[in-house]
Parts: sequence; C-alpha cells; structure tokens
Amino acid sequence: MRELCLPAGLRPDEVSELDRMIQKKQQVKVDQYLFHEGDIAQAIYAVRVGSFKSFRLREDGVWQIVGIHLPGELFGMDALADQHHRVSVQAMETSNVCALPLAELASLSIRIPTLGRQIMRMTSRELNTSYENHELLGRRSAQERVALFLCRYADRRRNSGLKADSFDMAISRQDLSNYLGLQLETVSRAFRQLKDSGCITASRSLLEIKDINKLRELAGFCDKTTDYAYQQ
Amino acid sequence: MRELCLPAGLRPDEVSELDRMIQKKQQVKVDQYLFHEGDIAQAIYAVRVGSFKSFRLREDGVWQIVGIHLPGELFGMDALADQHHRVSVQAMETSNVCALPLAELASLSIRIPTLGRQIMRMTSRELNTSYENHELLGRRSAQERVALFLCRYADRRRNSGLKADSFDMAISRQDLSNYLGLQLETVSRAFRQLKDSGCITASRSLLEIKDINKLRELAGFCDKTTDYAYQQ
DNA sequence: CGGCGGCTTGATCCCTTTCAACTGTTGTGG
DNA sequence: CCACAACAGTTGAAAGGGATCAAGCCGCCG
Repeated sequence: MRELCLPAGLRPDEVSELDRMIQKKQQVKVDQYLFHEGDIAQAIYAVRVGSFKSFRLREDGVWQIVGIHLPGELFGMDALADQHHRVSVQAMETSNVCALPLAELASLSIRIPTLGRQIMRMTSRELNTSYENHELLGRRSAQERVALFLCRYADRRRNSGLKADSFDMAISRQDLSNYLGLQLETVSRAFRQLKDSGCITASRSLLEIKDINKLRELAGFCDKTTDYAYQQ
Repeated sequence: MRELCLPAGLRPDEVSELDRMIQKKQQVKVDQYLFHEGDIAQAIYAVRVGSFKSFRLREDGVWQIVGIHLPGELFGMDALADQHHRVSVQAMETSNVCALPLAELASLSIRIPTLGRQIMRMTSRELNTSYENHELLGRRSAQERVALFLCRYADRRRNSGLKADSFDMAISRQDLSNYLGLQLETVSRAFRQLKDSGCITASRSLLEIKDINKLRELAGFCDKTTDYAYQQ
C-alpha cells in the first residue's frame, strides 16, 4: 500500500491505520472480474500491479469499455453514487489490487479527514480522464485516436513510475478498438501508419515509442496533461 | 438551495448551516463563463435554474463539450484533483447557480460529514454520466446518438422535476453536434429522420417527444438508467 | 506438427463529412 | 412597419474515411 498514491499526504500513523484496514491485497488473473455492473458495492480498489478495464454491457451483448486503470489509480468509485456499480471491471493481465472496504472506509474517513479528501481527489482525476476520453472520441480520425491514446497511456505509465518509452501493452487490439470506438481492422491500419511514419515500433504486444514528438503531432497536438501536474 | 438535491440526507440544522455558507445565488446570462480551464478553483456549483456546458479547448481553437449540467446537478468537481479546473463552463441560457466556496467547504464538511459524502455522491454520478457519454460515442450511428441523447436528456429533466415530454432545449445544434461528435448537418438530418418516423416533433428549440418507446428503440435500446434509480 | 486465436492486409460498400445553396427566424434601423 | 442583415438551421450533391466482408499471416500451445 505504501507505494500507492492514496496515502500521500497522510501522517505516518494514519498510513499504518489505513494499512491495517486494507482487507486484502488480492492477486487476480486475466479476465477475472472484480465486480459486475449492478452489484452492490463492497469496496473501492487501488491498482498495485497490472491493469484493469471498466465496461458497460448492453442487453444485446454489445459492450463498451469506458475506463482503463493502471498502477497507482483507483477504481470502483462509480458505485459511490448509490452503492450500485454501474460498470463491470475485469483484469486485463495478472494483477494485484488493494480492496478498501466501504464499511470501514466510512468510519475511518471521519477519523482521517485527509483520507476522504484523497479519495475525492482520485475520483476527480478519474472524472477528468473520462472527460479526456470524450474529447478523444469526439470528431477525431482513427490515426489521431490511436496516437493520442498511446501518448496518454505512456504519460500515465510515467506517472505511475513505469517505463513509458518501451513497454508491453496488456490491452488486446479487440479491447483497444472497442475503447476507441473503432473497428479492430481500423486500429490495425492506424498502427501500420504510425509504424511507417517511424514514431513507433510494435509487435504483438510490445510497444516502443521512437519519436514522442512526432507521435504527439499525429495525435493532433492537444495534450495539456503536463501543464499543471496533478498534486498528490 | 433547499430545493436542490445536495441537502438531501442532511438534518434541518445542517441545511441551515449550509444555507448560511452559500456565498451567493448568482444569476448568469447566456454564454457567461463560470470559470475557465486552468483557473484555480474557487468553488463548486449547484445548478438551480437553466443549464451549463463544460468543455475543453485545444490550442488550435477546436473545442469539445464534455458535459451538460441541468438543475439539481453539481459541476466544477473536475478541479478537486489539484485545485485547477480542467474544463471551462459556460451558461447555455439565463441561469441561476449556487456557489459553494471551497475554503468554507473544507471546514464545514468536517462538521457535517454527510455533506462531504453527498458531494462525493454527486461526483460519482457525474463520473457515471461521463462513462455513459463514452458509451454514447463509441460505435453508434448518428441517429442512435441523437435518439439516445434525447432519451437521457428527458430522463435527466424528469429527475430534476422538469417537464420531460415537451420542453425547450437550450442547446444549439452547434453545441449538440459538438457534444455528440458529429457534424451539424448530420445532426439536422438525424432530427429529420426522427421527425419522419413520428417519435418527435421539433421546431427551432421546442422539442416534443411523441413516442418515447419508439425513440428508445431507435436509440439502439440500451438504457438501464431506471433499473436502480439514484438515491439521494 | 497442426490448429487455433489474435492480428494484418486487401477490396468494396456505405455512412458521415464536406462544400454549397437555400430557408426561415430574429432583430435592428431607417 | 417594412427592409435588410445576420444568424441558425435545413437540404442537396459529391467525396472521403471507416466499416464490413473475406483472406491470409504468424506466433503460441497443445
């Protein structure tokens, strides 16, 4: 827990109190569900290792991925409105999460006001990410979407202290295309263009960013994420 | 303030304490800014009357509307992550808001824990709305987007206690098309199809929903918003 | 090795965009 | 009160980009 951003800003004794509260540091496998849409919420979750996807399912079986969660980020706050989850969450690779049980959270956040504010901050951050996704999907070409996604994905990895110029994307093309509102084949073609223009190399899942500036340019330059960095 | 959903769940004395805190009940005109992207946050806002749009601006002058706020809803929580607003907000018609100054909010929410939780709830709700927007933009035809937008817009009006079957949309076609990630002309044509199929009538800004079921059907049926209503 | 699944590539079609003209409404000033 | 400009929205025709359908490729695992 200590390496997560959640405890940032807490006093040492508060951190250890929080540490005791953490129900379990679960190990989860690929495709394992943390919870389903409609479930009564038990906890919110902090990613330690790996990555997760949030998605909504329609009656006709069509699903839409609406969020991706990397180490250091929180998810499950969708249920804080009415205790019901509005998305399902699945691990995209072998991962590791902390579950923060809601029951204990309520009492604890009275004793540690900073904790509640910290969760509020992380939720606000997730809201902004979702707003950015809206921007990503609104009136952008396929190439721009993919390039912009890669830029932001790399940025978020960097924020989480992970390698950002060469890494293994746990997201399948299937999931990525769904997330970006495109067809699988279209994403594949966009990758080809990016490869041909020399700003990335990509095999099945290993991605290498060769020229971040060119990538940003192809993304339709609009990334202000580093203008005023998130404080924690 | 009393008619807003924010005080719901508070004790009467807490409500009056909150009432005293409310800085001012501002009257705002069309296109008036509440704050700009990048601003240091002063407050979060509760809509009393009218409607607002949140949007992000790119360096090249292209903007993207990422949120719409109706009476009873809160906005400005985008700044709770790091005190900087990540969107700009403008009134879409003559409106009325309560500003909840952040400075006082911090101290007050310690005395009234319910208040903080209520704001958390509203933020979670906004997050879900944004997730729904992602779903709206991902792989949907123009007609589906417009129809689904109208369904949800009507639902949200109903939740706010406003007329939901016949009303005046303050959103211009320009803004609506931007929000939906479509071209102005495309939205116009989608409206025509919806009119021709008999589920709505629409003049410049007056909209009338004649057949909500047919509208839902054309939206590609996927609206689960009433499955488990938001508790307040 | 053989087969499966994930990904790539190609060819065609269709929906949305784009460009352009038009309609109708609002509002202003003579 | 009408003329006119300015603006918002509608409609049409043509072009382009992504979707769709269909093969083919390749890495992986039994």
